[in-house]
Amino acid sequence: MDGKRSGCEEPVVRAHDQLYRQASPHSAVSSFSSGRVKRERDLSSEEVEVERVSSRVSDEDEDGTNARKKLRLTKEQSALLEESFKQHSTLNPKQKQALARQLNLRPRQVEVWFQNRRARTKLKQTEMDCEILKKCCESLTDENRRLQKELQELKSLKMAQPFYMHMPAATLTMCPSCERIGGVGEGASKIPFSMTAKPHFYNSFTNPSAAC
DNA sequence: GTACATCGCCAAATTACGTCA
DNA sequence: GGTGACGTAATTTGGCGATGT
Repeated sequence: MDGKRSGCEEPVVRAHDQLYRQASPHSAVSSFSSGRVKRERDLSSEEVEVERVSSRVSDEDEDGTNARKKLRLTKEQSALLEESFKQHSTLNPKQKQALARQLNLRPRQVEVWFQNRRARTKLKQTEMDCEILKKCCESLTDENRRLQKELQELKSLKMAQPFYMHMPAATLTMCPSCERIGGVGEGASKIPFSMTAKPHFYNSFTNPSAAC
């Protein structure tokens, strides 16, 4: 906690005096920023009425204390909100009003639900993207390891068989299946693997298994 | 045309409550 | 029953475009 606000200290607002809730001691500075004031001012009389009649959102405890209570949406409410979210992830004022009336919630609650829902969706997407990137990274690491090994083999081959030095590099190629150098030996008597056709590059993102 | 104020909405960060293991 | 982790409702803050003056 940062001391800005605490559930015990901040009086829970009631529908009709929400207009002035920002005057709470812990948000006095920000409370008069244009954003917050206008936020409350924009409640139409109809909205305020909806808030008044909402049975699920009583801000006052049975014993009369003003502790902030957190609403738990019912399954039906959540389902309807989810359904609505599938159709459109943002709401225009009319949709918000209608949904709020239908769910017996305050329009503000519907709005908040959609905001949080969008945030959750984004978070989930980010996590998925992260996973994909991780896999790509692993794939590239493997590919890099393989290429390093291949390079090492080529180097040692070069040392062992100076004959290679007399061949233009472009005439050397690698068998895609066995990963061995072509261009010499019995199978390559006339036409070595055609390196000139095209370089041997594979995209490990789109086809990781294609890397020979 | 432009500078300014206000509004309305949103994203991001954070807080805090309810639930469950 | 107490506790920590987790999910999520609610709040705060700040940015931005639209609109009116």
